[in-house]
Amino acid sequence: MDVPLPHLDRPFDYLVPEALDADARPGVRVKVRFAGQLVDGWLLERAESSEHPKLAYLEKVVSPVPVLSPEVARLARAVADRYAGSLADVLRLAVPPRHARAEKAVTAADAPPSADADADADADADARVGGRAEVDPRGWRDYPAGPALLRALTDGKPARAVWSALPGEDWADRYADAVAATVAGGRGAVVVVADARDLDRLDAALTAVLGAGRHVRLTAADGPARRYRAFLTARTGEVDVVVGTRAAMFAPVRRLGLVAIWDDGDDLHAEPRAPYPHARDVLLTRAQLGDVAALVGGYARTAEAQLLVETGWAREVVADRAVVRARTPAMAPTGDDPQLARDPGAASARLPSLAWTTARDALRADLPVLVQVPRRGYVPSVACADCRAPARCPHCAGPLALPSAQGTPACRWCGRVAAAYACPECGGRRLRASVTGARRTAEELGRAFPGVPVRTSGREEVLAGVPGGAGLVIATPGAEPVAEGGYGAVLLLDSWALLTRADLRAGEEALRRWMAAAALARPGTAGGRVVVVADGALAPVQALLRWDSAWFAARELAERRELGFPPAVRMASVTGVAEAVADLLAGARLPGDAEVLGPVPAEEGRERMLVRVPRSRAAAMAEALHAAAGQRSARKAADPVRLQVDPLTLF
DNA sequence: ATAATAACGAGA
DNA sequence: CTCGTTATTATC
Repeated sequence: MDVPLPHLDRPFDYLVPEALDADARPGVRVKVRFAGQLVDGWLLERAESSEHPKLAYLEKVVSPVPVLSPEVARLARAVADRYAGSLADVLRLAVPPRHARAEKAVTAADAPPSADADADADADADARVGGRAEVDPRGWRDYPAGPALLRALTDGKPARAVWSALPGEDWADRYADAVAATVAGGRGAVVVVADARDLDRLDAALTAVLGAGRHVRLTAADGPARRYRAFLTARTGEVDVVVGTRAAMFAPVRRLGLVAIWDDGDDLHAEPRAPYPHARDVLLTRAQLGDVAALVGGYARTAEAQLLVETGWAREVVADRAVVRARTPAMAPTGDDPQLARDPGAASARLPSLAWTTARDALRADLPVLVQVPRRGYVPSVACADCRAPARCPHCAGPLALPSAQGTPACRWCGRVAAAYACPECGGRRLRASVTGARRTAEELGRAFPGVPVRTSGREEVLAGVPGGAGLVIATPGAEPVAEGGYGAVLLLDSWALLTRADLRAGEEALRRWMAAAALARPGTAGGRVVVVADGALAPVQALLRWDSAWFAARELAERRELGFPPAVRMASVTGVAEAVADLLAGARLPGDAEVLGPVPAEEGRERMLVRVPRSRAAAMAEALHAAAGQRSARKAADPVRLQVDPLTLF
């Protein structure tokens, strides 16, 4: 039933009229009369009989195409359960809106979809056992576990890997290899990347490896018609490799053998519509449900990926230290002027001298220079004025913030006022607010090197690549173009703004962005250098210098265990007007060991409460919250409440 | 939204 | 106790 009300989140039985019998197959969209009105729905399954005494008839089959595959239906239910959401909400994300013209074009070209398409697929898979061509592992040879991973993919084994890419790695080529290995074993694949630029790169790599027409790209950015067309191409089994942005995470693929995600730390992987599923979790759920291999890769490793490794759910695929050292550009923090490094507002007119000389040398050697400048619009926070450690609530470890310039700091989670704050790191008692990041640095840089061409790549215009000669490239994180032959120098500026964001993931995010930029530099042996304008003693900086994000992720995960943050625990946020939030929580039969934190103010008159449980209680918490939301919607409670499980930002 | 159903209270 | 009215709840 395509209604978002949580208390109606269950199947309903209908009679199938004779005239619709042929079209009424599982997976088709239907219209039914429900509570007096016509509503959209999904035909989940056909049955001989029903418990229900008086059934109504199916009103209409919207289209005979069974767009919802059994595998995706099962997945959608699991995702709804995990995120305390409704099946209808997930299906809205999983199946793109119907586009009649696109449907006509695809089904006219094809044979009409057979009722047993999904059964056929299984038969096919059996027929292919034996006679598998081995795929050349190419660049995967740089990772000791790489060739075995590809072999497992070809053999149809549900291998699960967390991959840490080497600097300079052509990740798109490696993903294409993994897909090719899967295809060689007669299985299909779904690969999700964060944005259009990554997708273009992967698309090209796949075309090179598989040839044209073996895969399809699925992304909302291509428009409703192309998106639906691509979806149908996959659903009919015409192709069995789908690559795309998070819109593709639910793509129906016949004989699915591999799910993969690149750069799972990018926040674009988090779906902004209810129930707010994360592409990594959807894909991993899919792997879990279907005996499907999973590949989670990036230059940097997330705490979530680290958890997969530490629990033994996945194996890590990493290069030996010697290979890492040989591939890594020469890296240095600039400690030569700590005042400049710490205070970008004051430093915007000049560069720390090491950064300047490094850029100059690269330009003299006729090599391009990349300068990474953070985007504006971070959340201001409070840190110790002496040692710059972010200030956390002594009670619940939430972030402290200053309500006004002269006010007393208060916790943004539990609301407690931290009147006598003392820094746990250095004992300092003074606090300072973070300063704004300086975008002007970019423009002023151009003036520092007259006569050198300057290109910018950012939100407005993202460059895919730049030529190899001397030139300055100013880019915001995520928009760094690839340079032909690699950059001679990469400067990572304004790290202070990145590291002091009021965010649980500040350190992880800073490292992720630095590594993505540093990965574009030439190896140190070929003259590549990276300068990070930050204190070399900080953990994320250390991790960058050693190119060891596994170490940092392990540390990060340990810290989150200690503080009780995801992914070490599961959290849910409940947001709405105060009475509504209280009402929902009062009605929720939460597990006994659930902690309820808050309330803290949220946007415009609403407040937010957090519920925290051990991971073993995650399902019970989601169920309880969903049921409580159901009770509220059943009695038509007026004020809406937003439920989010493991929200990306906790404050 | 709307219809069934349970709950309630007044009048016989 | 019944009938009529009003909250409650399920909606195939």
